[in-house]
Amino acid sequence: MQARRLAKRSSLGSRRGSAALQPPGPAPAPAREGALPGLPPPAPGPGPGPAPESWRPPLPPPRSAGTGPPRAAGAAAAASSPVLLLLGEEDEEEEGGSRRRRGLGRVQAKPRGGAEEEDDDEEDEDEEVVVEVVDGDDDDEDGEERFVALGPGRALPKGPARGALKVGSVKREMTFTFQPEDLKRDSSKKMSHQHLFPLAMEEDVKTADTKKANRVLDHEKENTRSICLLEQKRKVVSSNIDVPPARKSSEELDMDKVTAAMVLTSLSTSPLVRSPPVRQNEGLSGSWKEAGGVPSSSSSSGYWSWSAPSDQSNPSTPSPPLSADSFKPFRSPAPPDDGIDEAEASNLLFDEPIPRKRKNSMKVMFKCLWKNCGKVLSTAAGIQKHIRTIHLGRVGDSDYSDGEEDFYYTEIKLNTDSVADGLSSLAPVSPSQSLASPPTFPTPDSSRTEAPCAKTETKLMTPLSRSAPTTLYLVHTDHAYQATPPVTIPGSAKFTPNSNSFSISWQSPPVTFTGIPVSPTHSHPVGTGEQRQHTHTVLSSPPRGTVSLRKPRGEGKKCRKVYGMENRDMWCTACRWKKACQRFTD
DNA sequence: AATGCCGGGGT
DNA sequence: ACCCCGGCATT
Repeated sequence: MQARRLAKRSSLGSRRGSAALQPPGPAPAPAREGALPGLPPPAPGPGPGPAPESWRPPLPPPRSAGTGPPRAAGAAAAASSPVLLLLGEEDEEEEGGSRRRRGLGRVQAKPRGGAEEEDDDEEDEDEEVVVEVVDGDDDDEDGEERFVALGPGRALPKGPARGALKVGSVKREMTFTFQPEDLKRDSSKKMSHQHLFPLAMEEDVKTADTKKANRVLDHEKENTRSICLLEQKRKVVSSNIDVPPARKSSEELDMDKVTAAMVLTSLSTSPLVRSPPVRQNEGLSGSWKEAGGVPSSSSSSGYWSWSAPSDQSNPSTPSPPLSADSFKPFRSPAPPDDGIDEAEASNLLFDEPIPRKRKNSMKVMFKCLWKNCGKVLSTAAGIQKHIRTIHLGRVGDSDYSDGEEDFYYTEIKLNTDSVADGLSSLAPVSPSQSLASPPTFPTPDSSRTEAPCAKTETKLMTPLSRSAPTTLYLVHTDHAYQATPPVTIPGSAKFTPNSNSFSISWQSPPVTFTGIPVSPTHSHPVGTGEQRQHTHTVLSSPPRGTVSLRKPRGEGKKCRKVYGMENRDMWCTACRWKKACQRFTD
């Protein structure tokens, strides 16, 4: 084919000048290289290493692409919850991740074969990674330090605090610094509540909601404060591997494993990989803030504090009064259990980039609000499962969920600057990055009730999810016009003002005719705004004549410019075909 | 005029 | 699906 084209072209010699000299024979490739002494060799073929390597380590952008919230309360969790456990390695992140994800679908399925990975073993021991969050102000330092100490070697290189959650399998009591008085206080508080709940329940189902609301309000301040403290001081006072075997159904076990796996996956995958999508998120960071506040909603009552494990397993405790009906409206968008799982799964599958949100240094955890149960899990699914099985006593039909669980847990955000900081030092910060960072402390409005929160999120979600980078890289590679190997663009770096865009720069824009608001990313300062607006338009009114929406001619260099007519061979296919350039998109 | 790209046509 | 090109819009 090459030959053919060449031949053809050579026949046009007059027009193309030198080309005519090329014998229509084979081996155009070598010839082409020779032709471009000045230009960087367009690494032919799907380049050996470069592809994977180039985009991976490059930008562990610290920044926060706060996509987090975008995902509904539930799903966001999985993706964002950075948290715990870290895998020793990231190698198989891709594969392992997908595997696990798949696993998610069939939670019931038997836990994977014995020696799959290292973390399996660990999970066996600490199936449930629990973090007890205590509302203590003064002890943070101490607590934190210990915390770190816990995760021997396995702790995240940076972000010791949060990362270290992976604490060994050891079961830990809250040996932290907080004073005994605190404990007493807490426990007494708890006791009172304990009595309070049943009573309330008996009172009247109808007033139940109101009651709950009130309670929520009552503790909101307190809770908010706590959260703030948590965020600002990064206070995870203690971690606790809580493994009361008795109360664990095998299902739950599996679930937790899966959950953990998911978290791990997202954790290990997120930071390094594919920066392009991240940036996209950043572009949306504006909305992030809004959404960001959401998850930390704290309808919780201040039942932080540790709890006697034995308590948790007591299904007999009446659930806080709430008729399923009352809140169903809120969660309309998501079908109960499966829905959430799906969401999570899809989140991982398609919104891969999102996990990177954690870079914004906020970690989302899910805290069980059940009285006396301060359980904190890293994923919504996990917490739901927990609530469902432990508190709602729905062991048998664990798959079924009327969404009630949603009301019994809340999201809390933990600040993970430490991680971010570490990362930030690694990569130069671009303006867009800095933009993303502010949302980091949306503290003030961080307290909301779940319901509104859910609504908000759905609203936000839709557009976001639509614009989600989802298929980005896929598109990139799949695109019909994109014939040239990714590597080609060493040149692109040359063209980008910002050195930190590396070869990636051209990659992200896969831009996609789909009308995705891509690439604030690029360093190509030009045109981006323009383009984005354009795309937005598309979003707002997808069904359109399409005619007038001609792509606003890219500003960047195109193959033609870069390589010149003489080297048309080096053009991207699209360019050759007079289509929108796929290589130097802007 | 040069470019970038869409729409459409040929194979 | 791949390839090419007329022709329009933009620079």
